[in-house]
Amino acid sequence: MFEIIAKQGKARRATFTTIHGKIETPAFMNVATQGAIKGAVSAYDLKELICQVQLCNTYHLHLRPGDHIVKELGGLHKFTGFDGPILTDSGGFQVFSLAKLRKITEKGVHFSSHIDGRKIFMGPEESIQIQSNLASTIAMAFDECIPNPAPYEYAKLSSTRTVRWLYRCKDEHERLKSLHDTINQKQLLFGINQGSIYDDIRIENMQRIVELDLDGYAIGGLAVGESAEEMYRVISVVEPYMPENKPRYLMGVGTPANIIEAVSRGVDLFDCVLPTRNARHGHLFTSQGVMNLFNEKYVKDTAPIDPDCGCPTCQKHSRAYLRHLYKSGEMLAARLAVMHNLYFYNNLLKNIRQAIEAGTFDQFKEKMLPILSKRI
RNA sequence: GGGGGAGUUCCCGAGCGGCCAAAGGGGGCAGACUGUAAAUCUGUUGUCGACGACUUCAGUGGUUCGAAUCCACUCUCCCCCA
Repeated sequence: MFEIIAKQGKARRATFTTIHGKIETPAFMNVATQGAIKGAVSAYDLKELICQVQLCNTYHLHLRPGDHIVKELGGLHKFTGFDGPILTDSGGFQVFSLAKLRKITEKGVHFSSHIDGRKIFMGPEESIQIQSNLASTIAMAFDECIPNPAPYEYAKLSSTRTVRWLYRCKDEHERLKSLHDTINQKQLLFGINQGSIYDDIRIENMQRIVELDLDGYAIGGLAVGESAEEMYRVISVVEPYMPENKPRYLMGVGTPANIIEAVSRGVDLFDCVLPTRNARHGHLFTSQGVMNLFNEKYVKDTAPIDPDCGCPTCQKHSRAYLRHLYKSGEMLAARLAVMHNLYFYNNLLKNIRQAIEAGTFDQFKEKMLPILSKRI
């Protein structure tokens, strides 16, 4: 159930109810690919980081520990200790991001395991079966995410195949939900829009997938090499064709500015590795701009990362200490920084929600955009 | 007292007549990162009035068209025998 509470322009403030709890949107989904937030952050910590949703990956968990193991252990919630909503990505992104891709056919994709090189086959049915075993709250359709730039003809071929795969995903999803031993009989399924940067392909694709009346719709294949302006254009082009009363998810995006721009174009859900990966690499997001904690200028800086931040790290530690931890290769550096960045993202979305409710989102956007990308 | 070995740019360490401002690490400085094969990757690291010039390879003095590389002496360190 997706209830819109407030709107400002295209921006929507809603409550998305799942069997694992409500998601207040717009929301950021915290990426835990292998069932763990990288940087030694546990499910226990996520509460403090005002995290609402966790994202895990079908492909990775299928390889290790194996989705049957996770099923036997009671599903991802029990396994990871996170009791809020969990979205599983379908493995479609890995199809294009893994270098050892072997062959894409109508049936699915042949590729090599990045762990031991063994040959893997994954098609729509396999992906949905794995996600059913993982018992996530939301399953994603199995798609092909093509890189940019892509030739028009290939983008068209790929997106129409992804639609055919979506039909099979839906059939398999419904079949599995009806079985007695399925852990999550209320699992939701989202479809994914593709079509590269070609407006006509994007629109046609969206029209086709909306016909399936799924639980939510994602825009995929963006932030894969095209400019931010192209990405915003694609969102705007496709948005009018998305159902009003269903959650909209922009996959893999993005920077704080990207998120604000996308919210203003009608997107509700986001996920991105940027806050976690950048944190591990010393790149911190703050309400004054971005900073690289490796920089010499922080060597004696006693201020917290962000004086206006409510995260556990900022309550206790200085930039100078964090810099020292990075320089010394202490894993605490990553943990403290990841906690900060995730809190920053989750809190940014919270501020966005409040602004939409208050009807001040336009001012919020105008005020924040120039600050967020500034280097401090 | 006798014999042997070594001193290289911030550190370790290659080089052993020209292609050497000097390999490779480390450290330092900076940059990248967008559904995570990423606690990773990339650039840079003698000085300057910089597509060129200048000062460096313990010190001093030689040999040579040309030396971090060869010779002499000096200094310092290490090992072995007394």
